[in-house]
This record gives sequence, C-alpha cells and structure tokens, in this order.
Amino acid sequence: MAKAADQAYEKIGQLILEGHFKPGDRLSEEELSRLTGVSRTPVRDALRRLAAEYFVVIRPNQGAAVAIWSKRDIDDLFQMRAMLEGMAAARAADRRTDEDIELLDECVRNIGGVLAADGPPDVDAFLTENKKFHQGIINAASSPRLSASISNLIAPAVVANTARKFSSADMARSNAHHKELLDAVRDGDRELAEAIMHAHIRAAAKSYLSEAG
Amino acid sequence: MAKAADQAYEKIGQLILEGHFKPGDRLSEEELSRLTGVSRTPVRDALRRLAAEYFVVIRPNQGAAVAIWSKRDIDDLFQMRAMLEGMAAARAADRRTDEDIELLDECVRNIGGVLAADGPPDVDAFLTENKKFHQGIINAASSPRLSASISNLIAPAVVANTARKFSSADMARSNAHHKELLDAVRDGDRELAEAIMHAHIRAAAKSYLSEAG
DNA sequence: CAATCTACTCTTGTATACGGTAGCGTGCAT
DNA sequence: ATGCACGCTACCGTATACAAGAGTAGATTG
Repeated sequence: MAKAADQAYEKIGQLILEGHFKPGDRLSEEELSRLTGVSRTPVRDALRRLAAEYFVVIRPNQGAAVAIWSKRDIDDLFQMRAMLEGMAAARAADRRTDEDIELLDECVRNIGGVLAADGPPDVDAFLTENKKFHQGIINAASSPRLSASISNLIAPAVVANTARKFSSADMARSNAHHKELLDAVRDGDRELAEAIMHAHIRAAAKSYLSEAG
Repeated sequence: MAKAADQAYEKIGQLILEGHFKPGDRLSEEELSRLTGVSRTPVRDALRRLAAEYFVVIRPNQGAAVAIWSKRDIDDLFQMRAMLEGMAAARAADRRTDEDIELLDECVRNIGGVLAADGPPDVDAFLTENKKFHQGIINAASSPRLSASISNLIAPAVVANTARKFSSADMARSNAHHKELLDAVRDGDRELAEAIMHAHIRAAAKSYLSEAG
C-alpha cells in the first residue's frame, strides 16, 4: 500500500462496483480527484491500472469511461480464464508444495462448512474462500507472468456478479469441483487438473450467461 | 501519435531492444527523461505501460528495472501465446471477413516473395510481414480483450527473439504454417485453425529455446 | 576494529500550473 | 430551415515544483 495511487485505485473500483458509475459513463479525472481526495496524478495512475484490467477504457484526448461489457466480451473473458487457469492448474500439479496443498484443503473445508450451516448460504464467505482457493492454485503454479495475466482478467465486477447469481446448488457443485481439483493437484495429475479447471470455469460462465442474457 | 508519452514508450522499448539497458538494470526516470527529451510525467506513463507488458518490473519506491527472463518464464510465455492465439485463430475462422482473408493472403504472398529472392534472406521484411499476419488473425477474431491480452504477451517475446538468428528453413516452415492457417480460416474450420496455430507457436518456442538455452 | 546509528543524498511519489486539442454551441449564409 | 464554419469552453496531456521514502556513507561508540 504505497499511498494515494492505491487509495484512488480502490475507491474508483469500489464506485464502479457500487453502481455509482455505470458502464459507458465518462470518468472525469478532476471529478475522481475530488471524490478520492487525491490529486489528478495518482488518479491517472489508477485509471491506467484499471484500464489494464479492462475495467475502464481510455481513448486519447477523450479520457476514461467505464468499460461496456457485451455478452460476447464476457464469453471471451471466461474462455480466456478457462484456458489460463487450466494451464495454472496443470502447472500447480507439477510444482505444488505441501503448503499449497494444505491451503487448498483448508479452503475446501471452509466452504464445506459454509454450505453445511443452517439458514441462507453466506455468499460473501463463499466468495472469499473461493477467491483464496483460485489464488492458491495460481500461486502453486509459481509463474509470475501467468499470475499477472490471470489477475488482469478477473475483473471484480464480473466475479462479484457471478457470485451473486450462484444458487446453493451452484456453490455445492463448485466446491465439488474444488475437491476434485485438490485431489488431482495433490496426485500430480496435470491433465486431470487442467480438464477439471476447464469444466469448473465453463460451468461458471454458463451459469452467469444464462441469467445475464 | 506525436504524443510525448508515445515517444517515450517507443524510445525506451528501443533502448532495451538495442541492449543499451540489460535485464536487471535500473531505469532512472530522470535519466530516461533526458534520453527521451520529455519530462518525467510521460516517462512514468510509458514505464507503467511497459510494466503491463512485462517489459519492466516496478517496485514501490524503488523505481523500474528491466525484467529478467528465465527460461521457464519464456516457456510459459510461449505456452500462453499458443493458447490465446489459438483461440484467436478459432474465432477468426468463425468471424472472418473477405477483407481479413485478403490481408492474410497478401502477407503470405509477400513473405513468399521475400524468401524467393536471391541472396541472404531479408529478416526484417520477414518479421514485419509475420507481425502483420499474426495481427491480422487477431483482428479477424474481433475480440478487443483477447487482442489486448495477446499484445501484452507478444512484445517481450519479440525482445527475447531479437538475439536469435532466423534461418531460411525456419522462415520457410513458418510461412508454410501461415498458408495452412489461411486455408483453415478461409474454410471456417475453427478446430483446424486452432490446432495449426498451436503447432506454429510451439514450433517457434522450441526453435528459440533450443538455441538460446 | 567492528557494528550500529544517524544524517545526507538521490530517487520516486504527489501536487499544481500551464498549454493543446477535441467537442459543442451559436451565428451566419445559402 | 438547414448546413457549415467559427469561436468558446472544458478537459486531457505535459511540465515543473515540492514532499517523502529508501539507500548509503560516515562517524561514533562498544
């Protein structure tokens, strides 16, 4: 957490997630400067980072605007994630350490606990553990470039929306995938790990796209 | 494109390509400012872009340094390119227009002309047309996010490849792949297009890794 | 003599002021 | 009335000035 640039980055992302800015809205640097309480320089820096993550689009001399996501864009994104995270899963199966396995196992057990609890499912807790699990796979792959590329693809907006659309059944199936993935990675079965991750993400994509239209 | 930030971006990339800065070297913003003739602000902007493309690494309060590429990093990079460009080729087979086909055909014919000429092969001309061909495939896929992701992966690979000498045989084989790709895309055969692109890039990877170590 | 603490310097991070460009509204001519 | 041109305004792009942090070298003390 360096300073102002990170504040701006967090704040702007949050504002987009909350719906304060809608897709297509222009993002004035001066306005963001007022909203975030820092000057335009770190705001510009934050906007470039958000652009790298496809959160916003920047056109020369026209400033930034919240990215507009077509159904095809989202489909492409999920497909790219499926491929890259599949590759990460395969690498993880090759290079995993005991600590990696332990972390992944913990996530699976935690999600199991969330789903076993009475009452409505705790979607936030699920999302948190889910993120930890996927990050664990990516870390286990120990490929900085791959990690960075995947991070850029996981636009939090899409992730958040996806989680909201998950039913209890979806989450249960998701965690079943996680268990299978964990086993495959533990056994060092790279092909199986990759295949399961493919299926896992494609299932999420289908779930999202069927509801979002 | 007369913008100072673009000038800085081009110039810095060029300096790294030429070997003026070597992997691991620190990149002082002030020094780059003097070398490029613009102020630090656009230099910083350029450095962030280069960081997004994995050309350089930036650490908070410690500035930028030329990225260091391990053999594994390069291998990962080629694999990622193979997957993403394979996906692009498949999409291109689905969505290609007559203009796309015409452009690709022109590239193939131009490279054929370069290779057919007497004397030593014109490597620069080959690289230029090769780039145009791959860009043509990516454009034909008409997926902005996919295009952006691939662009970020290609730049460093080019850096890595500059050290390498292309043989006439390499270029001939490469263009044979291009011809097959063109046919597959023209015929709308997505699976074939994807498979050929996979092979095409994996072959390039093997060729590079065998020479560079 | 070695180790540690401190002060200095050099670089990055941030703020602000200035210049250029694109978009937009108004007015005039057809 | 409509289309075009001119000027205005507002914002982005760039430069520069200032603040803060990290690395280093020197001095002091054990």
